[in-house]
Amino acid sequence: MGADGKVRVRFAPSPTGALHIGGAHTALFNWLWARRTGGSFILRIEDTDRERSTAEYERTIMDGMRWLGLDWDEGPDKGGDHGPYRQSERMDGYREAAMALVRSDRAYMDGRAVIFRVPSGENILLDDVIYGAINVASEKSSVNQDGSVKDIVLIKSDGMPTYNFAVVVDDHSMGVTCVIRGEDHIANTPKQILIYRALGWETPQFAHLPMILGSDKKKLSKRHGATSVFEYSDMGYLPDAVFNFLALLGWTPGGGVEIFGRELAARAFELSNVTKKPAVFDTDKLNYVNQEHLKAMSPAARREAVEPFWRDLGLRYERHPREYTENALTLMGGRGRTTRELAEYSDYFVDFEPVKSRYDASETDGPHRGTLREFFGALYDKFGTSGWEAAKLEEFAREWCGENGVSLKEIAMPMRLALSGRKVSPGVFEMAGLMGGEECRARLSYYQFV
RNA sequence: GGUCCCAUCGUCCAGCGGUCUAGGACAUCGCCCUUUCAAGGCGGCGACACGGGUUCGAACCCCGUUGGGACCGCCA
Repeated sequence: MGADGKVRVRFAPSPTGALHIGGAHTALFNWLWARRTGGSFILRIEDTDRERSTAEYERTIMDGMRWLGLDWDEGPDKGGDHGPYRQSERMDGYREAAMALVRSDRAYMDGRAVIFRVPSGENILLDDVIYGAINVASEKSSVNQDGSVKDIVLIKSDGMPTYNFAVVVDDHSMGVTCVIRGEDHIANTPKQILIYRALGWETPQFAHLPMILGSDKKKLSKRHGATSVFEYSDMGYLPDAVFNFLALLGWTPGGGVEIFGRELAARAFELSNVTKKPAVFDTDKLNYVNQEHLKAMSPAARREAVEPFWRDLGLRYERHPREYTENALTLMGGRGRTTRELAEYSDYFVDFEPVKSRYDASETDGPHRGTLREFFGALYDKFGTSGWEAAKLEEFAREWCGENGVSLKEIAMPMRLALSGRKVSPGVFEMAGLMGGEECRARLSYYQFV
């Protein structure tokens, strides 16, 4: 606990790449714990690698976090009582701590570098919130490939602190109470604990999160496709769905609940309930979660999510009243698992052009077209072009088919194709009702059905 | 090679010594619904890695084996 007893956690990415799935997962669990406990979530930028760190990546990471709805309480952009929040701006602290260690002979100078003496014969206990007790002999905490003890570099020759040193100094001075990070850091922790001890500082709690693996069970990387969370956005995944799916990797709110939002997660989250087993990133499940969120959205929110994809497809959705496109998407029901799919599958509601390029009505040449013309003729005789209602259209179609010995399917499928250019769509009378008699006539006459 | 971690259906989780002939979700297969496809409903297939202990009793505790993984940079 911090000075005031409040939990303080942090997400500390290095701005050497975009926010990827693994980082997002770590950030998410930190966020959950902070929100659950009413504590603070700190964003700290670990830019001590001057070669690879860029301001652009720093922005991208923050944008990624915002996209996921992970807001932070302290950070480089908004300040806080423990700033600055970029390691490159905290050099004095590292220098000071390093010199203290040199004075107490726990470290020594090597040129411009400062090196920590790794002690022997000490037991290091890492009492991890998730993994439990892990014991490591101090002389095994930092070794060369041949197993010999290797002293730990604190300050590099370029004057910058190393990761293992900077984390300790910052987590301590920022009052971090619990370090939540990926399991790949377990091996670093004993070294850090040694540094805490030498500095006479109390260690924070540690909670290591299971890794996220690709379908080949290897640590997730660019090889597995998407590297940035924005690629998921581009593919048509909703931020709420990615949040939900990521939260499910290593945790459940319990009670069999799998589809949930940030509020519920923040209320139910329990750090000690997080799984130890690495989790495979399963796209099928992500698709399902996304579909569920898509179904649960309000018509207006769904429309807004789909519009950019319609725009990408060159479809001029602005021509229609919002109510029309919203109703169209409502008719789409559970069709489409990503926003992108939903936009593609519903293109014909927006424009007739894609229909023309997909369907040529050649299979209705011959006697069947005569039947269709008779039906649509009767339909327009009865309804004209206004006041089209799905239920009435369907009732008429069923009656007409019964009287003329034609199966409904023989009418419905060509009609579906003429209106949508697809064999798959919502109910054809619902579509016709929404599009209206005028638009339907244009499409039907194009195929000479009317 | 060394250190450390992990081990329940293909995948994600539940199970935290008896209520487990192991539960849910995704995926998959079948049926129902039906103007198509989704959605929805119903059902099938499908796992405690193996071997020793401890215990009246083990998926749950201990040990070993096997199999995965992470780490061993003046990267973070």
